[in-house]
Amino acid sequence: MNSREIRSKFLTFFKEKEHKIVPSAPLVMKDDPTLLFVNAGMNPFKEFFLGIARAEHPRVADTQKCLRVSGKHNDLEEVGRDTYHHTLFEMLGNWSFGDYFKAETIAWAWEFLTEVCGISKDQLYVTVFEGSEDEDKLEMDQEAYDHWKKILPESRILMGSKKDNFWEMGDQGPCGPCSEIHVDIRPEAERKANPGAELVNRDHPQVVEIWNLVFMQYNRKADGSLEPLPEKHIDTGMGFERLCMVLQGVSSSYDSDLFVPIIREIETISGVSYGKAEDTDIAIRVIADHIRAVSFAIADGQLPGNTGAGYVIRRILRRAIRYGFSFLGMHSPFMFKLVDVLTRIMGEAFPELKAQRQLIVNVIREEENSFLKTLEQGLSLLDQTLKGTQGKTLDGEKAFELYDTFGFPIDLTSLILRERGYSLDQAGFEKSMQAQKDRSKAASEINRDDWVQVHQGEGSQFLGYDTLEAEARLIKYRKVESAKDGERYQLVFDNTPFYPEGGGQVGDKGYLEASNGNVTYILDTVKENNEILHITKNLPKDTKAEFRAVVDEQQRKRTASNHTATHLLHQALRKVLGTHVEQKGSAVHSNYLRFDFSHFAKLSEEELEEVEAFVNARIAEKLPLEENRQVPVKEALAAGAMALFGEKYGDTVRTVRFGKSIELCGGTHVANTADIWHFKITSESAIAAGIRRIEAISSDAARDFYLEAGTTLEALKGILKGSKDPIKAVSQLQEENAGLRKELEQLKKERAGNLKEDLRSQIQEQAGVNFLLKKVDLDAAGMKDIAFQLGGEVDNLFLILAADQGGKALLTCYISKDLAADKGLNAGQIVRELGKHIQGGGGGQPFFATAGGKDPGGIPAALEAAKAYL
RNA sequence: GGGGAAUUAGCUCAGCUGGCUAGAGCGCCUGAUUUGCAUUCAGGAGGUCACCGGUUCGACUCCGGUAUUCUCCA
Repeated sequence: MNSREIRSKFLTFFKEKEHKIVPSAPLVMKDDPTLLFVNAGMNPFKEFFLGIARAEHPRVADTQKCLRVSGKHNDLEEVGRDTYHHTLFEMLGNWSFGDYFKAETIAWAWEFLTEVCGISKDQLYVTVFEGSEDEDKLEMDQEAYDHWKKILPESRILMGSKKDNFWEMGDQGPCGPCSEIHVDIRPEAERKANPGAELVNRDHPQVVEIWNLVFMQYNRKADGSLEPLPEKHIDTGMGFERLCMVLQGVSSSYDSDLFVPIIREIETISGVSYGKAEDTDIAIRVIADHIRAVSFAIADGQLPGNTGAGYVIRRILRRAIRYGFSFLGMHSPFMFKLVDVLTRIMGEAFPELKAQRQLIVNVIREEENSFLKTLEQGLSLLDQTLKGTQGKTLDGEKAFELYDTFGFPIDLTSLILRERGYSLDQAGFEKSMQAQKDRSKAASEINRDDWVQVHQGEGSQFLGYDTLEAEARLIKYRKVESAKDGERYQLVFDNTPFYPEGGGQVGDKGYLEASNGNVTYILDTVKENNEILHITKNLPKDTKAEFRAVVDEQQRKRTASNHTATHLLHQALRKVLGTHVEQKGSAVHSNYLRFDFSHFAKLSEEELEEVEAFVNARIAEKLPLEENRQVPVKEALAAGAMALFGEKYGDTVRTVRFGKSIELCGGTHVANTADIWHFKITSESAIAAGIRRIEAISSDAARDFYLEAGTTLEALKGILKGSKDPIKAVSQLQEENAGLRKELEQLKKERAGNLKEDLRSQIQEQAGVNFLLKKVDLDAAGMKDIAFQLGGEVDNLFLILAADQGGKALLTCYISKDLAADKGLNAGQIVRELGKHIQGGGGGQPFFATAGGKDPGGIPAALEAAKAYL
């Protein structure tokens, strides 16, 4: 069975059991600050399990793309070393939100594996939670055990510990026991000799867990205690890559049809065959795995970058390049060539790959180029460092510096060292690394106190589309502490007009007014798990009071204006440049907006003007806001709304329309485009291959921009004596200035030449020394110039020049090098001595030195004293 | 968010602990040579040493700030 069939059989199977089949949510979690990427099938449904939202359909099944780069079982550095770990994987899952429970889940899982997939029953083992003796005092999961007992012999039902068989999402929230299904795919002879039961959960590469069935039945409270959930849920996850491995009769997921075509392509490109040597095999697996992760991330809008999620993607890509570089001899970009074969394998199940193919290729190629450049630079730095190294061990700190500052991978460093007969001070490196980690940790440490419940009730009804003021009661609050901000409070209200940061738009600021008149300022508003958190510096004195929550109107107005302008900009770009333009990110602040989009070239002056004019024309049309807050995604798309990545199943969405611009958007907007007043692009730049960025301003900021420009122009005209064409006037001035400057330079040269001749004629000779002690009218640079010129023309020269420049005394001493050496003279020393007469000091080299002082009156004395050196 | 680093000629970079009147290679211009294929030689133009401020007799060099870029950690 090929992978495509397996995936579709799973979905069809659950469709027949009345499940709603939904598409995979995007890899990048837009609304969850606690997660960079979806790392488990249940992430997109978290709010249903937490009870914050209600699922539209109680039974759902899907395949969810997941990305794991860290965690107890999956360290990025380990992927590829073995034959079964992956960064990106698909999780097949079926879900029940308060609907069916253990009986159906167990029966269906068994039916699917044995009957649909045809896995032999005696290769399967299951585990059941054994209970716990700790403070939770949990009983064994007898219910699950009984269901399993009906379908397989008790000898194949194993007891699992709390660590393996009790699943928790975090410190708090829904949790429960789980049952895992393991499959033993060792050859029959081995299976007979050594029963698989003993190998379950022992990290054996061929006795593996393929399906985890989680029975959510408890809620872990803040104090650590457990209470039964009113509604029980099912959360299952089956590793798709492992399932393919099992059903295709191979012993590694890398040998399944999900990976083989990619590996073949790598062989073709590199000329290295898979299966020949351990080193190259690891490299090939790393590359095959990582190209998937990187491509999917880019398809979902996550570009490589140097912070957060973008940095994770960059690291994954660079790790693959590194392996290619070191073990397959790939010294020029190659990863981007794999995107085509990946799209062929998975493009059907994940159409975003097909849609974004060109962008993925461009971005990866560009990243490869820039990293190869970093490597080249690092190689020469390493060479240099080694030249300065005594002995045969490279200092750990130096290696860390190469890594930390110049991005040169440590494993490459140690590889090269080994080749050249050096060794690496690993301990020193680790120490520096730890210090760096500690620094970062200390800077970003956040302490969150427990939530304090104030009033009962549902939280976070958002009223901000309609009003900027509302009566609000505090539901709960907590204290958070960070090194950066110090103490802050997070407040959740029953109602709020405050818009939480999201969709690129910044959170609202404003204040709370208690009934007794006390005011508390709200510094920012954010969203977490669909709850709206208001951030304050202080807690209101009376938390139980009735509050009036008031949003800062001016800030909100400006932000709304920028947000609407962003939509119009998006529309304008598609109109002017073409429909390949897609939003890749946006930031809507109160004083400016930023919009990133896919486009292959720099925008010309004309295009920018056209875009600006288009937006301003929509503003002039006075288009009213037409919003619809409850539209099913499908309908919205059918109406032509621009779908961005980040939407997931189950949402009814809000559409925002101004004339022909329709977008899915949760942000706040102006009531009419006329409120924007004016739109002005301030910059256009590249941020990655195939991605451009436009920054712009609108409303008050645009007005200020023009006011300031006007003021500057008026001032300029004033200076230019009311010239009608200041541009011409200034360029004329510039030309004139350049001409004058040249002329002046010429004159200076002449004068210096004359002065030089004059001085030269005054040089006296005494005992073979040509000397001159003279006060001149030159600045320090001029004296230096003359001194060097004379020095070049006159042998055995001893020259001291003095000058009085604006009340400061300057001395310059030049002694021909031969003379200085013969007579043991030192200009630096002389000048220091003479400096005393002008109340100053100085120094320099033996043949040339300068001094400066406060007393020009001492110049004659200094010159007199200089005679002593002759 | 926190650290480290870089910014010098059109390009790639050197310039050690402050003082050698800012250099190299490539490219460009001029001339000669050659015109058997990345020729050779001679000469030349081109730099507010990112920007602002400070220390100093003197700053490309030291200190502080700003901007941009790179990089690591979270």
